[in-house]
Amino acid sequence: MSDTGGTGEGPPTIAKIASVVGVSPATVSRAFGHPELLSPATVERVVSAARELGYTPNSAARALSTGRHGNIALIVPDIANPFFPPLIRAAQQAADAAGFCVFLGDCGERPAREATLADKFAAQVDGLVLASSRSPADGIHALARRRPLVLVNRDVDGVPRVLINTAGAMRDAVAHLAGLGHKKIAYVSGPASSWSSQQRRKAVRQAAEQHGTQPLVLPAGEPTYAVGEKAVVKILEGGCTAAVAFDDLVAQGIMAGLASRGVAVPGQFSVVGCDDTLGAITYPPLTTIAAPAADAGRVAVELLLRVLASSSAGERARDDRYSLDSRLVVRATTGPAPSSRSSRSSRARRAGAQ
Amino acid sequence: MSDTGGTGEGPPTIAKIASVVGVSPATVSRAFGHPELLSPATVERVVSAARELGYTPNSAARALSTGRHGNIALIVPDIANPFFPPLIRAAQQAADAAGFCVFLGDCGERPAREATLADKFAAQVDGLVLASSRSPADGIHALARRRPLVLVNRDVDGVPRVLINTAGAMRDAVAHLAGLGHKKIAYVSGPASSWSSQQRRKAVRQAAEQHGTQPLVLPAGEPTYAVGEKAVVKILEGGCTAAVAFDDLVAQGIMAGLASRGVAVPGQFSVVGCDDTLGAITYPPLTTIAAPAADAGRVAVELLLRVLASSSAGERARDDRYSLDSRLVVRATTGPAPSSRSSRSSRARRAGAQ
DNA sequence: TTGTACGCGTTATCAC
DNA sequence: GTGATAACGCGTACAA
Repeated sequence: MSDTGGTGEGPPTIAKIASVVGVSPATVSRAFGHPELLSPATVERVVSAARELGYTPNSAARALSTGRHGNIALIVPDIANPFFPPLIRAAQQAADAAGFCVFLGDCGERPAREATLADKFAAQVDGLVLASSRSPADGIHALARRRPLVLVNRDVDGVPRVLINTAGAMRDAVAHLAGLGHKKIAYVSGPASSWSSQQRRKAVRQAAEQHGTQPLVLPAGEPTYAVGEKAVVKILEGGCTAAVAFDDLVAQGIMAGLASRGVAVPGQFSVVGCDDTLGAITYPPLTTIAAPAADAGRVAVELLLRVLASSSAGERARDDRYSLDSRLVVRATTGPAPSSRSSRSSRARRAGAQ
Repeated sequence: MSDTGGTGEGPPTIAKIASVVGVSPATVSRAFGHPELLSPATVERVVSAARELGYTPNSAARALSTGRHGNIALIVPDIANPFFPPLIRAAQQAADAAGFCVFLGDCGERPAREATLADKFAAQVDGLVLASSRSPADGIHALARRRPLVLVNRDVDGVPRVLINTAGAMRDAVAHLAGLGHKKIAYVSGPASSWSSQQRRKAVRQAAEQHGTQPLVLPAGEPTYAVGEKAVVKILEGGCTAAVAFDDLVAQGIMAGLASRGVAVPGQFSVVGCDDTLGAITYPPLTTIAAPAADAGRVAVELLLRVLASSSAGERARDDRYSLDSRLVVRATTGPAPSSRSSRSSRARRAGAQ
C-alpha cells in the first residue's frame, strides 16, 4: 500500500502530520504559511502535533514549489584580509535577522573563480552580494541579469551598489601630512582593477597636487604585508618622508620595512593606512582612515533584501547607489617631517623601538 | 495544451532540452549523471544542446529527488576573531574543491544562537562543521543525530573532531620563560566553556608547577584586545614578570596595557600569545604559538566529506579524532627576566595606583 | 474554514 | 541504449 501519511521511515512530512491530526495536507501547510486563513483551534492542533513529531519543513521541496530559497550568497576576494571579516559578519547577521542563510565564497582575488562560484551559488540563492569585485563590467551585468545582485566597493551603472567613499578622507590624510611639513609623499596602491584602489590613488594624486607636489605612486598588486615591506626600498630611494598605503596591511608592512632599516616612525617617517582594520591593535597605533566595513556589509544585504522583496512585488529596480563616508583617524604613526636637526630623530627612534 | 517542453518562460529545464533534442527527459538526466549508460553520440547531442540553451540544473529539484544537497554549513563563534578567517577560508576551499557550497554562520559566542543556526542550516545541508563550539555535549549529540557533524577544537566522544593541540607548545612556552629566569607567570585565559582555553590553562598550570611555581590565572571571558588590556593591572599587582595569553588578541591587549604604563617589552616584561594570528604583523613581533588554523578547517571539511561518502555507502562512522600539533615561535616579546636590581617594587606601586 | 488535485524539475525503477 | 512513469514534499488554485 502507498499511504502517504504512513509511519514509514524518514523525517516527518506535512502528509504525516495531516494524517495524525486528521486534516488535509493543505491545512497543515496553511497552518505555517497562512495561519490567518484557518480557525485558531486548527492551527493550534497542527502546530502542536508538528512540534510533537519534530517536524521540519523540507526546504528543497519548498524551494521547488515556490521558486524562492531563502538564501543569499556573499563572495569576497579574500576572507583572510582583515577588511572582510567585519563585513561578512555584519552581512550574515543582517541576513539572519531576515531569516536568510548565507553562502560564503572566497575567490582568491581571481575574477574567473568569482564567476565560477557565482554560477554555483546562483542555482540556490535568491540574490548575491559581490564585495570588491574585480570582474569586468559585462560579466557583472550578465550575472545581474540572472539574479538580483548588489555590489560593494565596485561602481557599475545599473547595478545596486554600496560604496565606501575614502576619497575625502584620503585628501584629509594628504593635507594632514602636508601640514606636518612633508614635501614628498609616497602612495602604495592596491590591486589595479580594484575600484577602491583607483579611487584612493586618484584622491591622493589630486590632493598632493593641490599642495604643490607629485606623489610617488607605487603599484603593488595584492594588498599584503609583504608588498608593503618590499615597497620601502623604493619609497626611501624616492626621498619620501611619508607614505599613504592602500590599506592597513600594506601600511603595517611598510612599518616593518622601516623598522628593519632603523627608520623611526613617526620621528623620521610618517605612515597612514586605510580601513582601520589593525589600527587599534598595533603599536605604535596606526594613523589610518576608518572605513565602515561592517556598515557596508549590513547595508548591502538590506539593500539586496529590499530588491528581492520589490522584485517579487513586481516593482522595477531603481539604480541604487549608496555611499558610506570614512574619516581620517590620527593616531601615532604620523608626525612632523624630520628637520635637519638630529635631536628629534634620535628621540623618535627610541619611541619607535618600544 | 500542456506541453512540458514548450517554449514557455523561465530557465530551460531537462524537459525542454529533451524536446529540443528529441529524446526523453530521462536520457537528458542520464547524460549528466550517468553518461556511461548512454551512447557517446547521444551524450554529445544532449550536452551541446544544453550548453546552447544555457541549461542549469535546478538544485532544489535535484535535492528533493536525491535527498542530497551538495552543501555543508560552517558555524563559528566570531568571524571577526582573527583565528577564524584562515580556518573559514581553507574550509571553503576544501568544500569547493569537492563541489560543495558552504553556508557560514556566526553565533556571536552564544550557544543558543549556534543551535538556532544549526537548525536553520540542517534543512539544506548534508553535514555541518562546528568550530570552537561552546554548546553542551548533549546539544551537540542531538545535532549529530540529525546530520553528520564534525567539530573543531571541541572534544566530544562519538563525534568526529579535529583538535589543535596546544598543550605541548604551551608547556614549551612556560619552559622558555622559566629558562629566561621568570619566576612568576600570569596566564590570561579565554572563554571558560572553550575546550581550547581549558586545555591551555591546564597545560600552563602543570608546566609552571613543574618549574616550581604557581601561575596567576586570570579568567577573562571573551578573548579580546580590551580584556587583555584590562588584565594588566592585576598581572602587575600579582608581581608577574611574564604573561601567557589565551590568544594573540589578548596578548596584544596586554602589550598595549603595558605600553601605556611605561613597562617595556621585552626589557621589563615578557609576553607570549597563542594562535599566531597577529605575530607577523605587529611590532615588536609577538612570541606566540603557531596554530594550524587553516589546516584544521581543511581537515575538518575533508573529514566531513569522507563521513558523508561513507554514510551514503552504508558504512558506519568510526570515532574519528584528529590532533594537529602546534609549536612555539619565539620572536621579540620575550626576554630575560628583569634583574632584582631594577625597581620592581616601584613598578608594582605604580600599577597599584593605576 | 477546509479538502482535492495538480505542478514544480529531477532522479530512479522498471520495461522495452 | 532508451523511454515511460512514479515518486520526492510542498504550495496553491479551485471547489466545496
